[in-house]
Amino acid sequence: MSDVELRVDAEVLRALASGARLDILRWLKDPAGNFGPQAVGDFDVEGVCVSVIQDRAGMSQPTVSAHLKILHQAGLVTRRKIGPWHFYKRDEQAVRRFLDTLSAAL
Amino acid sequence: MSDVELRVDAEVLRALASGARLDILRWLKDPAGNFGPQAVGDFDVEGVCVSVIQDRAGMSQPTVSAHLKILHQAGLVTRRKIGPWHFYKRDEQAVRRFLDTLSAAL
DNA sequence: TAGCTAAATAGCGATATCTCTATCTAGACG
DNA sequence: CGTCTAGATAGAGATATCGCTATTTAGCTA
Repeated sequence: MSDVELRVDAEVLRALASGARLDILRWLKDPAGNFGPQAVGDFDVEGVCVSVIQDRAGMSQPTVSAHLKILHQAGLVTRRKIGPWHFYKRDEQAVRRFLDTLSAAL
Repeated sequence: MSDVELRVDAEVLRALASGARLDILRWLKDPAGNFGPQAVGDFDVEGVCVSVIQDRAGMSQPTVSAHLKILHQAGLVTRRKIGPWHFYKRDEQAVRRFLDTLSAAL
């Protein structure tokens, strides 16, 4: 385990050190089961748009947007812009990779 | 994965969301390889005492003590008091348990 | 173009975290 | 008992984080 990888992990760990972001990341694992219906876009194709996540989280739009930005910067979710909507989706491969490197590093 | 377990994990994640604590926890994986000689106590039996960790970390004694407290409260290290020395040791079982529940929860 | 909607950014106050110095507590020992 | 050492605790200053409201940006549509 190199120090470089560890530093990457440290950023991801900081991203996960928040109940709100932990919740969002878990909800994104099963969008259909965790979010209300989405007028535009398919949960499993495009992802979940911000306002839908906001409704579930019960936080202001800017706060949700900030959490999503942190999750995105940590590489845990992908972002896809379609028209005026921004769809966020778990990056399952990245999550798995993080868990694997953490298991090796810790 | 219950919410209770997730909350426990959240505390551990906060404990790990610090480069200094991540370093200390890694160093404790191989005390002989990462720390200078210890006058009193066996690394693999009693653990590593605070002043030895302090020398490696290059931080003040109270700061190191605070980090160790957080790691201990998160359940990642055990503490053993012998005379005037406090020995800290990785709780390998707890670390593994955390990684397993995180893998299941995330 | 004007107006509407979705989401990001700016900026702010409250709280938490990180590190330090100073002090306190506890044990060892003359 | 006084003194030394090991480490915890208290308290302060600097920075980071969290949540908010207000505003800006970008896309859509009449």
